[in-house]
Amino acid sequence: MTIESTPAPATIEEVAAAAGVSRSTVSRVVNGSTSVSPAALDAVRSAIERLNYVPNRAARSLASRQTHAIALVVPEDTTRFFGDPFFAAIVSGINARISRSDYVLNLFIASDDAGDKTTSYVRSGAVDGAIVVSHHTSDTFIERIAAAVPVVYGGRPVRERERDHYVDVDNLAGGRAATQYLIDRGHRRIATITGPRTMPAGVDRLEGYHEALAAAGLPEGAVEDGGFTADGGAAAMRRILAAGDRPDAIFVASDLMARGALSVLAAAGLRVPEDVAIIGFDDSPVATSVFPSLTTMRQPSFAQGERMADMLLELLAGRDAERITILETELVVRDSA
Amino acid sequence: MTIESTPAPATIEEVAAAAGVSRSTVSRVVNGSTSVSPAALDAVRSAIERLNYVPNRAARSLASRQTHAIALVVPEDTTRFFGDPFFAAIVSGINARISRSDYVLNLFIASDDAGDKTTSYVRSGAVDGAIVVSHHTSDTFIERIAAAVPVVYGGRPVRERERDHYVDVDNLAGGRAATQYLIDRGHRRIATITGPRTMPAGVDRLEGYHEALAAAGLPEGAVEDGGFTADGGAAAMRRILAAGDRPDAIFVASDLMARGALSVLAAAGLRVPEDVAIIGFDDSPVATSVFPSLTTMRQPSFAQGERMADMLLELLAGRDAERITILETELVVRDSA
DNA sequence: ATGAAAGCGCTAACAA
DNA sequence: TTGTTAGCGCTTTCAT
Repeated sequence: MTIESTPAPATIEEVAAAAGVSRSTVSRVVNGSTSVSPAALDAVRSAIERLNYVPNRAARSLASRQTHAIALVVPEDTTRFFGDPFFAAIVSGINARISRSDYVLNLFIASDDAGDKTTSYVRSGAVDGAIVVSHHTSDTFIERIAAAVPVVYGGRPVRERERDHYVDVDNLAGGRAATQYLIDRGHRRIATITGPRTMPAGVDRLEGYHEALAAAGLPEGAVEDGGFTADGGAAAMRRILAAGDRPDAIFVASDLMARGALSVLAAAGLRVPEDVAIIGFDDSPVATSVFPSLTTMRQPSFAQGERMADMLLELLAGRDAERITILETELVVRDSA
Repeated sequence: MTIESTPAPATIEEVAAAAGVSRSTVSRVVNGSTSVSPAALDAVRSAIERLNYVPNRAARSLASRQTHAIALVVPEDTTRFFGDPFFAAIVSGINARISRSDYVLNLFIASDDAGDKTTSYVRSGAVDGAIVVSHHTSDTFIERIAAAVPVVYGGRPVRERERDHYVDVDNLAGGRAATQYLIDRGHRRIATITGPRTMPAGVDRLEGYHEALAAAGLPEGAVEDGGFTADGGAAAMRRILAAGDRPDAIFVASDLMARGALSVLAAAGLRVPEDVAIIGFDDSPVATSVFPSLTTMRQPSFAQGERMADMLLELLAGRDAERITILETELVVRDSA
């Protein structure tokens, strides 16, 4: 069979006729204008009910130049998107906030199409604004999106401009605190497994590591990029072990990478934390699902998502919005360090 | 600051003027009509390039009564959506297929808003069709969606109708094969942890379990609902142990539930597979991330997603589409049974 | 191969 | 408070 034919949906014209009023009055009722008489209000409402009327979105947005839709742009592939609990948390936060509004969310897992479809979608006026969740130096299409609609970034933008809005976690302080904790526990040969240097979160956490070490007058340890994935973390761990001169502690810039590192350590017969102490970053569900459970820096990803949505909603309402929000991290001590 | 003002995007009218042709000709070029002279084609193309023109989606869809958008409806909460690798696989498949088309995907994690926003979005003509990924007896809003646009279901619909299109896995045969494997290995007291009975996948796998047992002349074992979550699986496992009369094998209808069951078994000091053999369902990444690794029924979720998207695209193209596709499962033997 | 003209269903001044 | 009147930017007959 082919497409089933459903009766054409009622139009505003039909509702107006049924209610014995003009299109404008129906429009007013639909859009919640106050200047409608109780009688008209009733008539229109019942006509809407009776005809099962739903305003046509295209027509509405063509006339009003608003779509009441927001693009959620994730410049990652689906594997990373679904594989990293960080996205689950932040998207849940965004979704929770948007659900309470009358906006809808259009998700773009955008690395798959190199961003082109996403860009023209946004530029075609299909959304009123965009939230960009994770982005890399190479994601230049983001700039064309930002030129078309208001954007709120998750994390400090790659090339920050004066008017960028974003919600970030204090990655610098987080990296510093994590490293400091290891120092305080008496460790002296401290390595780090970093996120990609093309991402601000990767850069900032590494910078925090450097600062803590410098402040304590300690030498820099091995620095390996784990790409924010479990496999990358495992590979980085292997490189560190292969280099000899084993560290006695490692600051791993995400829990997922820490999981990878942990498995390599276990395979190498090294005990955590006795031989090598590990501290992660995120406090995502993986932190408690590995053995030993991870000491880690908690970051409030759900709240970050909510705040991002909040910020964009403010912007779209034409209200002044705080341009930057920085959320704090918090040390969570468990068994790995 | 408030919304930044970007120059109003170029309209078809402006492109037409710049190219020295009529709106119609520009429209023809944009929509790939053949009846355009090479000269006009060139002029229009360069004007489009020059003016950075992107057609307005609302206007286009209002005039053409097509949106080139597809709703992906997931009647689950975000926790389950991100927590179950099954969704990762099926959504990846859908996304992969849609990416290759000129449609875009609008994701609705719909249990959060009770489906009302989703329903009116769909009924407002915002999408041409919908893919419904996981649905329960209680999700009645799906029917209103199906009344408005063509729908392809993932899994047999709750209330199947003559004209429903869907892509399912052969859950009946899968449940049967899993149970049969346990029987073949010499197990005689076989319990099962099921998915929700409100979901066809839950019902069908249980039915397969019953059939295999009956065919072998074996009595039915404990049957507990694990709700397709890890926690639910753990709770179900606890109930089975608490009931006494320990089974020697369990067919667990999803890998995630098996993970929960495994942790309870470990805590109870029971060895897998020596004391209790476990077979899962899915062959998702969790199957190899637990100890012992899971013997399980592999289901081709990515392919299922691709096929669903394919089917809907066929329908939207007005072509005849196969109404039902059933994909086979496959036994994967590892360490847990 | 091309253009003119008529809408698609709605919102938003403006008048009344 | 209500209705009238113009569009919003595009597609799509229908002529030519």
